[in-house]
Amino acid sequence: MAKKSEETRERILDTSLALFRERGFDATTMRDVASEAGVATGAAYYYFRAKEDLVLAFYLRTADEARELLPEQLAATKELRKRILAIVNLKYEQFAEHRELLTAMLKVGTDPRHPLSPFGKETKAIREESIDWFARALEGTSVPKDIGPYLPRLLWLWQMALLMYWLWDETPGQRRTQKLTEATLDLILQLLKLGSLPLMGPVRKRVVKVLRIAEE
Amino acid sequence: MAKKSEETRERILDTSLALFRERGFDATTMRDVASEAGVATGAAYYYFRAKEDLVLAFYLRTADEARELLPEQLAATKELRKRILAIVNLKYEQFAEHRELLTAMLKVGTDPRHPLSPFGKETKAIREESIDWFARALEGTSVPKDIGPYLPRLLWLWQMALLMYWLWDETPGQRRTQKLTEATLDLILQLLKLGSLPLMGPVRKRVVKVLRIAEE
DNA sequence: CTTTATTTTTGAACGCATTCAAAAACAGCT
DNA sequence: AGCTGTTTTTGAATGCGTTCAAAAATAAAG
Repeated sequence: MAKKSEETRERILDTSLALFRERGFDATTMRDVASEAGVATGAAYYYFRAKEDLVLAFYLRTADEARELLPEQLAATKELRKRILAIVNLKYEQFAEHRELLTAMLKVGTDPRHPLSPFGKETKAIREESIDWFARALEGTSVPKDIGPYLPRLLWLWQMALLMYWLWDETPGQRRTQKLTEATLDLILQLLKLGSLPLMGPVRKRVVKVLRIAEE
Repeated sequence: MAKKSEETRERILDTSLALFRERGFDATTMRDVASEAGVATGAAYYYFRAKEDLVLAFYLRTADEARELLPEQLAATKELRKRILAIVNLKYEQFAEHRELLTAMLKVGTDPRHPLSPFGKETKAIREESIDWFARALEGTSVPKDIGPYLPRLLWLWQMALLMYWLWDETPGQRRTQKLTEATLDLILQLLKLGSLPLMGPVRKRVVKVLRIAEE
């Protein structure tokens, strides 16, 4: 196991992440990465199709970490609010040292043609996994049946929006994002409760209509 | 008036937009633009700080056009739904021939450091103007007092999200986005109506709390 | 009309992501 | 060991956005 090839790949990735953290994503050149990793420039491109591929690799690593940490956290409480916050907060922590990488990701993310977009085909597996964490957080919670199936994906979208806000947030420790996260979450939870009231029937209908249309 | 300098600037911009439309934004090089406009490469950079500056210039032109067209459209009806649709649909039309430019804009838009971000400082004037169209559309409509002041900005945000969706939408004529636009708008309008009910007090409180936090 | 300052234009040069053809290392097979 | 195909590595070359120092055109002042 652990072929030499695989080791080289890891070395390049590790080196790049270290440099990104130290000097920033834009300020780090692929030449830097390669030479610091002790290979020729071309080698970096043998293992990673492009500079942004390194970002994707980083993103995949955060997913690994989530797979390790989240099950425990979700098991620790049945309270939906806490569970969801655990998921979102983990993302914040993971990106805290790599804000610029998130920029790069979102940049790519807006481009429908770019293979590495978090909304694109190539990242489908990891996206579905991320969405699935919200599904697990919801386990045991009763939600209106008609919107239930859409809820995990909606929460994922909500998380993306928050990440974008987080990126712009210059308050120390991104306090403001923290507040916004909790406030919007409280709102969501309240709406879920209210959504079960009979009065809300017509609203739910409209919501479901929107969701049907947007469904991929 | 109409100094030669200004003419050159216009010529470069026109040329670039023509090329962008024909060959696409990425496929068009600054050298292409310059030579097609009959100037040296450097000249393009004398008038536009960067390739994306051309996109900003295009965006400013759409704002000019809006200033010409929208007053009439808004005056034509008092119906809020129609007014808002007029604003949003105009944007779709304006970008229809330049989908890739929108990509470039949104790309830049996610980067807090980039001067040309539609959320950034440099574009504040035009952003506020865009927001103001929604404010005008709302004139004469009664909305809950506490969220009223936030509503134009919220609608602008809603429009940005729709534009992003529009960008990804491959259905002919972006039909799906059209449907989504109307369905979400109907939902918004219904929520506004319901929001005035006393029962909704607590919800409105929460919404306002969110808005206060997010306020720039 | 000179002289001097300012704006505009030029095209070569720079830095960086990315590509590519060729070499080197490796693996499997006889 | 020798042969053949595959994987990995190399570093020079390519293309493009952008910068820059110097020239040219223009405007202002005397």
